Amino acid sequence: MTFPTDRIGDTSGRDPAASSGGPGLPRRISTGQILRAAETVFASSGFGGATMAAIADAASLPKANLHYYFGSKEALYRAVLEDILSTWLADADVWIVAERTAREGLEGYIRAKMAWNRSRAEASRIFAGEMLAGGAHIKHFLNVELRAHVTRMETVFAHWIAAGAMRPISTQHLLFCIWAMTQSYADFAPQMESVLGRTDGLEAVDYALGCETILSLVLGGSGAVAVAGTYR
Amino acid sequence: MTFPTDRIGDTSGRDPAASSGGPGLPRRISTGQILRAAETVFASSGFGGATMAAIADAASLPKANLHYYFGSKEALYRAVLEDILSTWLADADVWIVAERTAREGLEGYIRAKMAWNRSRAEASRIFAGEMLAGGAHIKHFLNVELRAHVTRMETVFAHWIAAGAMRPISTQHLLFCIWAMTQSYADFAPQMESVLGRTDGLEAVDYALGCETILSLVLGGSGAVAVAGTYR
DNA sequence: GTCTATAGTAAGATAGAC
DNA sequence: GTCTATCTTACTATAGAC
Repeated sequence: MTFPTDRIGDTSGRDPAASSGGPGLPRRISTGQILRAAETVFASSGFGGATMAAIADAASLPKANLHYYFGSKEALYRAVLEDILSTWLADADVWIVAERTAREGLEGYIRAKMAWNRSRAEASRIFAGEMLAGGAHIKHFLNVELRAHVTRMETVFAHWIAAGAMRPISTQHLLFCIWAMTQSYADFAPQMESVLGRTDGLEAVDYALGCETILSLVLGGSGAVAVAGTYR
Repeated sequence: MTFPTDRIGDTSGRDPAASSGGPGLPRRISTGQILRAAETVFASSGFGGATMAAIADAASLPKANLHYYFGSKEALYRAVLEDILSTWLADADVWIVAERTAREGLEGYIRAKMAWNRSRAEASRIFAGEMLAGGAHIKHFLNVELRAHVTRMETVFAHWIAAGAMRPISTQHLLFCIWAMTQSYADFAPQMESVLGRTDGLEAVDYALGCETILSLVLGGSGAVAVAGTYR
């Protein structure tokens, strides 16, 4: 993917701060501040609702600096998305691999996804918001990277199913379900807080119980673990 | 809940169109046009990204009419939300009732939720967007109506669990999972389209297979139906 | 009730001093 | 590289003719 942040290279040779702490240090500090602030503001207001002024305030920098580093609101948004997408696929490569058992792989993947959505709730919300808006900014990611990623995972699932470690269910839709359930603990937190009576955000026990519930459904429903007892 | 649309009553006696097809007919026609257009625009752009001009265009009406009927963008948004929330709770009262079996109730509820999310995908996206933004506009719905609704459903689940028709899992989190999975077929459609290689929207078979997958996980994972065969 | 024209304001973006 | 001041546009909202 190519993003406006690529123009970082354009300034070589005219960075006066390069002598005070390493090459492009102030730039890295400022862009980092801006990206973090932008993630917070885009997460709570959406792309349309966010303003450069609000992001500048959150970053404790003048508005002009945002344009200096990122060019436009649109470009800043793309840079934030880029940051998010680069970590979105990581967990699967660790857990959904043929060397693991179905149970171990699915459990590890779900726990990793839950942890990601909890620690990067704002990133999760930006990703969700982009999807709600049609995903136009991340079409390449969805059509190329994500699709290849899923194709690879499917071969592992096929292996597990052939080995009798999983029921023959649609592994594409299984993934959609896992993503939906884990993401909802970031994206739909207000709903959960109301239902659970939490006035100060979800608590550790909520994430834990949520994770166990998701594991019950996925592992039990996919046949990766036997459901204890007789129910009907 | 009280919303600006309540001022519909304020105009009694000064509606010149009352004589051409019933009381307030033009008003009902215009407000209906506006609400439908607003749902489309708010769904694809979010509250902040939507503009009154875009909604007016979609409704084929001048911008001023929107303000005449709804007062402000904020009030129009609340009216749209009100419209959505009034139908969100309906399915549970039909399906999650003690007179049904766990299997029948859960299956009917999930199928109904899938149908709602498919037929009212834009409404689903607005609801999701509102949640991403923190849910400030629907706090009363979440804290009062939804919470009471869940409390009632929990008594039915407790009944099913006591009867040995379901495993003793967290029924609150079970609901979160069901909502997350069914909603994602509206909210995350772009992601699914990319993975499934659909260039022209999700197809009927996708919703059907998604529904079966969710049913497998929920019914199998909750113990409401036995998982056929031996897997491990 | 409907619509055009416009007021008033807020937002994205830039110029230019330092 | 940083920041203040400002340009320009686009938006919400309203006034007032019809």
